[in-house]
Amino acid sequence: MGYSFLHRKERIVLTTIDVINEYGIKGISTREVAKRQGITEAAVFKHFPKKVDLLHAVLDFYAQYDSDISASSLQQKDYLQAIFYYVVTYAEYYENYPQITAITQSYDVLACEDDFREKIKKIYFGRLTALRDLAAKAQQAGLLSCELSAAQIAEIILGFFHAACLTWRFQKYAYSLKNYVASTLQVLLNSFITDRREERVRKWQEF
Amino acid sequence: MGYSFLHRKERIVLTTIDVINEYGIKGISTREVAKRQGITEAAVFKHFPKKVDLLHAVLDFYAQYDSDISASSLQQKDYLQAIFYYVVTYAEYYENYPQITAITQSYDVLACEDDFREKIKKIYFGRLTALRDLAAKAQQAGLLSCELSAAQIAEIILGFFHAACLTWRFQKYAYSLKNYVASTLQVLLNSFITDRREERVRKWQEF
Amino acid sequence: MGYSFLHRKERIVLTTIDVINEYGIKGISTREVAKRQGITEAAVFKHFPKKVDLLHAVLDFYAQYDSDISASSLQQKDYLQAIFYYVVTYAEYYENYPQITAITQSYDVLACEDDFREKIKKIYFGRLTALRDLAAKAQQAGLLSCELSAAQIAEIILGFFHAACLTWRFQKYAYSLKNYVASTLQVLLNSFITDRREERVRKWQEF
Amino acid sequence: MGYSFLHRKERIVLTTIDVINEYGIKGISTREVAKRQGITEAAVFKHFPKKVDLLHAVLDFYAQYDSDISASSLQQKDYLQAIFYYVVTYAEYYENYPQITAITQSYDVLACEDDFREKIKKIYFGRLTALRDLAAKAQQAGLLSCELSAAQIAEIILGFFHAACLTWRFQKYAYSLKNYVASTLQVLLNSFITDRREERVRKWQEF
DNA sequence: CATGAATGAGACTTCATTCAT
DNA sequence: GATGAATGAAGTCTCATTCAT
Repeated sequence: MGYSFLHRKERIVLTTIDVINEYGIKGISTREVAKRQGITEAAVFKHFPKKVDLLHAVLDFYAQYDSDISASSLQQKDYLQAIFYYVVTYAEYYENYPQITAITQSYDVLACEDDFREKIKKIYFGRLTALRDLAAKAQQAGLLSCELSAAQIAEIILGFFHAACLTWRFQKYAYSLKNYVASTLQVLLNSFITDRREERVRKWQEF
Repeated sequence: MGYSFLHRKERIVLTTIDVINEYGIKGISTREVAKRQGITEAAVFKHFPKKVDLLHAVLDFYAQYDSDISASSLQQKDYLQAIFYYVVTYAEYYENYPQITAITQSYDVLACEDDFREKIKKIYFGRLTALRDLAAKAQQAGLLSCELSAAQIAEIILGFFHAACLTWRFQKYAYSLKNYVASTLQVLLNSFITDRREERVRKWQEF
Repeated sequence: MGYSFLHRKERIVLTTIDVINEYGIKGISTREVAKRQGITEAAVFKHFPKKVDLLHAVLDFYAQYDSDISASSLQQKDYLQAIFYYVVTYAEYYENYPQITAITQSYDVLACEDDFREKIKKIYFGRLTALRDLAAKAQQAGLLSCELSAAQIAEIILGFFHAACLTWRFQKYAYSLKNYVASTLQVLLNSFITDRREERVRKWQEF
Repeated sequence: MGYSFLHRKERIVLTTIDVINEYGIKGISTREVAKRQGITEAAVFKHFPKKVDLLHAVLDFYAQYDSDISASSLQQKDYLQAIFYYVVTYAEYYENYPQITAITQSYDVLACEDDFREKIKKIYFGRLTALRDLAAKAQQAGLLSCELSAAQIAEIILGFFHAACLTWRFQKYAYSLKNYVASTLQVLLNSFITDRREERVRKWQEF
């Protein structure tokens, strides 16, 4: 994991995520990051004058595709498919970069620090809202039952995804996160479908 | 929050949870705990010779009712009601002691440390398994659809609950966690019910 | 200069003054202070949680006798004698503790830091004002000419005293500061006397 | 304060003085100087291979007119006027370049460093000696009383001037340093005049 | 039980300086 | 002349922990 093909600044960010993954948020030290990069701490500080800046870069990196994924979702066949796409895209990304799920599990801990609270909340509620909007549109299109509010549906789905990531982490990435999330989500969404007859004919498109 | 009616040792544990709630796991310091208790750091070490011991006490405290709640669930009217009872009991407990939800959000961070990994996993998988067992029995009783495995149902429900806690935290406990979780869970479980006709007649019992 | 008869906290202050005297304000480091005291830096920080606190303690120590000296001056035979007493008392004190003159020469440098600006100005203007008040009273009593304002007289006297200290420092305390200041001040004050005839009969009292 | 009309090397010196004025001697850092000049730290080192060199340049700049002013003084009408001219010339210069008074207040701090001690002492005693020589000649010419030695007179005058600068700095240059120094000095010198009758007829020439 | 004084390790950060380009 | 990337030393400060009293 030298990430040697990248620029130092980006390499430092990735290394930091590795450290978070291994030692947790409280385990990040400029010393450790520097050591893993084979440079001095002072060199790290040339790129990120304060440790806080480094953490912000990590969070920006973490959320860098959020709006893209949100936008792409809308180009799916229908809003049900969009929800599916939205979640499974993250699952696929995380499967290829398991370390980053450490961030997903650290929202609250990060939010304890003034410096990150707003950014974390923005990411969390941003994703929740994106899902909620998709759910709301699916409801308007008569695809999803209205017994649960769109916000509740979003929270159930995102909550499940986070739990799935945590279980996956605890089990050392021993199976395919994407497959697990995709297959669970299909049935879950089917349970929320308005007309149970549609359920039987629906074709879930992998991508 | 002086917790003055308790013994020092227990007070220290509660104070530590307060600190975790405010500053996060990495914010716990013997100094801060001592300061809040109005004693010296050295005094804290009389009760907990190592910081690790204190953290273990916090985790034991956090999970102290787990088996009781699990047991009580089985005394509910049916297994569907048992699942409902299981989750809402935690919601009610947390609503009365919001700080403790900080622990719920720190599983992964805690699990990064060798000292706590096993205990954390035991708590997490313990709760997941308890829920899964209830779900399995509900399926065997024909109350829950078998489209999702019991483990998946458990993960969806626990995931939702954790997400609900996180949102609640971010929104500064502005509403009733218990009510929100209870009402969402009713509809969610209804969606998983085998026979839709039963859904209409089911009476959810608050407690 | 172990100052071993004093309490640690006070010893640290005195050691800090020694360091300022040798290396200048910018040369004070907690490391150096700790080393000279034969303790660890952490121990220094137990007594002074921030370096700034240590510096404040140094300034408080520096100015600790200011109001006493000011008060004692007023008990002299007359206001001319009071001015004389005021300045020579400092000269005597400094002669016995030459290191402390390093502070006198660092007003401006210290005042560059937000943390000390107000305290430094208070000390400087406090002494200037004390002298001015004495001069004003001497003028009212007809002892000093009014050609110069009391403020100007104060600035001339204090300026001379500071310059005398600086010269004395540069010359490695090779002579008696007190004697030099006292004898110069006598003639200087005589020059400001209203009636030149009085000059010849005035008896300056050493103390 | 871009000083853009000057050569880089000189600009760096002036910028350094600005920094000293704002942050004090210990606040000078190659980083800060470079930043203010809009160049990199490395670029500063092209001009001044060591920080010490930069400081020497600052001191040379500070004292650059010393011999000129000393020489010009001798061309005044008489030695009393020469003393007056000597001091007021500095006052005028400083009034037009207030930042430079920061150096005047940092003699002792600078002298703590081996690298500058000799240069600082040379400047300080150079000015003191220049004044003393003028005073001695004024005494020889019967213009100044001999009650104070020439050296004492010099120290009183220079001390007053330094104090005047410090007060002026503390009061944010709110008034004319030159006027204040000039008017005070006139009366002060009058006090030292041999024959009080001359005092009344003396005409002080501003320039 | 509790305190006060101390410690060693390590955290973040700044600084002067170097060097290849 | 200038830059960008790096460095080693030092500085302030925090932390868990110890121990005599």
